[in-house]
Amino acid sequence: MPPADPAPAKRDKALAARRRKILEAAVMCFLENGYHQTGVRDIAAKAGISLGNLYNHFSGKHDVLVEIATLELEELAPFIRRLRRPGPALKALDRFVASYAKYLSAPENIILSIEITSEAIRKDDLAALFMENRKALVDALADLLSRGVQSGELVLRSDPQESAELVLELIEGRAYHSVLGQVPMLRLLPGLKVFLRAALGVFR
Amino acid sequence: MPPADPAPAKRDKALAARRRKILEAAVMCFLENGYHQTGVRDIAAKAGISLGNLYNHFSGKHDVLVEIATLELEELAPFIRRLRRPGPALKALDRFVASYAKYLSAPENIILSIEITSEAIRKDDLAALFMENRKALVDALADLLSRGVQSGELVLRSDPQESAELVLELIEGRAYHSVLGQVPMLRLLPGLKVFLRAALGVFR
DNA sequence: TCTCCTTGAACGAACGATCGTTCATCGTAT
DNA sequence: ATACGATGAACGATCGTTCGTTCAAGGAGA
Repeated sequence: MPPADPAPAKRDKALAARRRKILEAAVMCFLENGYHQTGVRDIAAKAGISLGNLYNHFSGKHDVLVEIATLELEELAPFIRRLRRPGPALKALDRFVASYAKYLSAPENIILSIEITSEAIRKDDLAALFMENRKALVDALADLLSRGVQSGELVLRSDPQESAELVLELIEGRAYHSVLGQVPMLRLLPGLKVFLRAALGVFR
Repeated sequence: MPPADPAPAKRDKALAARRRKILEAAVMCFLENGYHQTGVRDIAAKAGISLGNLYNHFSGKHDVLVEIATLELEELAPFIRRLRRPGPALKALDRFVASYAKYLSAPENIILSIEITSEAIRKDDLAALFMENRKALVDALADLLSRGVQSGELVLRSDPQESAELVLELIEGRAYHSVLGQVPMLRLLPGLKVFLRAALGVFR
């Protein structure tokens, strides 16, 4: 028989809150100094807990990064949901580009994703996590593009899947450029939109 | 007054060769384990020299990475040269896309550039080096695009500089995808070309 | 109500390994 | 004898992780 009901529920909630606090601290550290330049002690200090206690909540430094990556990738869900909403494809596409670009205009998101990606090169579990979530986004966008083709709103010259990947890589490329080159993403958005419309045959 | 001529010349050559050997060893280490996971001892061991001797050739670990980045970025020079050669813009563009994509199809080049870029986020000298060399490439490509517009070979809907950046980011985005997703770059090239032609108004 | 006992979150000293860097020393050619 | 490239021991710092300990809170029995 499991232990009493009400108390554990409260406990779990407090525990989850503590985990979140640690993760937020870790994110701050990783942003400021990078994953490998951040020590476990730094995370614990920033979270205001002891070194040992951190290991009561996470199995290690790598685990912390994995959890962060999971949270980060979960933020893609709203975009996917909006992409899948019925309606005129072109309008939905425009909205997606604008909102995704806005999301990526926060340097934290870009830097964090660079940090995660570069770690994923040599850590298979991170790579799998990354690819899985990205595939969901690509699929949703590809479906939207297909709808746009069927309705005659746009003209693709290669298959939707590949086009979707290219569109995403374009937006992300601009975001990287925005961070590295210290250019505000807002200034890059108009040119990006025009380029995309041409690539997707919107002017046909 | 500088020291005697003939002997030092030979010496300098041998010295440069040794430097190169160390850099090559460092590249191998960085590729295999990443910059921060590579110790100075690993580099020295791989180069077959002693730990202390490494510091006779480089002022430190960071210096080694800077030199590697310099060498890596110098490999862009041939591309810039070919972009600047006179001739039909469209043909030159096609050739550039194919050759640059082929260059980036070597995973070493991609991984190394990720390693350098992610370090550049927090090291200003690396960032400056990176931006400077990339600007030269962007400028050359932008000029080529301008020529293409003037000759009526292609139709840009935003300014050449921005278009050039977008084109480069597209190619590089595909290359990243090729590495992370374990897809051979050759398979991505046709779709990329088609997408680019549409974006640059080649079919007009 | 008071006491005893269990529980587990929190702690931080300690571990062995490794980090980047320095430098006294040695062998070798001039 | 002199100059100098090469060496690796040594340094202090820091790494990620472990683990014995403390102690406040909650439940059971009086």
